[in-house]
Amino acid sequence: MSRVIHNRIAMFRADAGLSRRDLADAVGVNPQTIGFLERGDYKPSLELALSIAEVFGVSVELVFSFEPFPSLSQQLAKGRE
Amino acid sequence: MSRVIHNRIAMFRADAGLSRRDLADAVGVNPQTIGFLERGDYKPSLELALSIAEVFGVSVELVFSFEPFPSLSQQLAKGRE
DNA sequence: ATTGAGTGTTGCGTTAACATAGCAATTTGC
DNA sequence: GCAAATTGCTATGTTAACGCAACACTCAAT
Repeated sequence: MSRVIHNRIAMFRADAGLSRRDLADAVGVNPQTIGFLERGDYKPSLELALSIAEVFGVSVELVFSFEPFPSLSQQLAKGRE
Repeated sequence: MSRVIHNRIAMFRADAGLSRRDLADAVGVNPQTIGFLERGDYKPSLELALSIAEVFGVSVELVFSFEPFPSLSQQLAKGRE
């Protein structure tokens, strides 16, 4: 069991106008931890993933996935906004 | 950051007619690990949570939640089946 | 009566998800 | 110009999520 997990933390964070420190404070972790997650250096615990999704007000699957996320430009071009 | 995470693994597993070994094999972990999760002895990684939800064909939030799940009898009584 | 499947639990070892500190590079505001 | 905020990266330490082995218990089937 070792699968790659893709995430859109940076995208949701930028959209919400939050810095890493802001998000880190909101979920109660170290700011570096957010950086490690965004870069894919390591995978979050379920607890942290649920907390992050909660802050953004979306489901876990919208932020984390085994499948790579399409680029924002691709997705908007499809009219799914 | 340390919140309790409730889960309905046992319920979904029973509904699917799977033993712990079956589920463990399906997601690629040790059978004891499933037992530990069901009892709440420890919380799963996001990777494991996504895999389990994938096996059951439901979203992560339907299996894992910060809020306790209502009993099955309660939920069926509400007519939400 | 006994075999096997499912489960509950304990113990020990490994690994990775965290915390924390530190420093350089870049950007933004004053 | 300088200072503060944000980010990128490295290093070290702790803790908990795992793997794995072992054993007891219950229950269904033969």
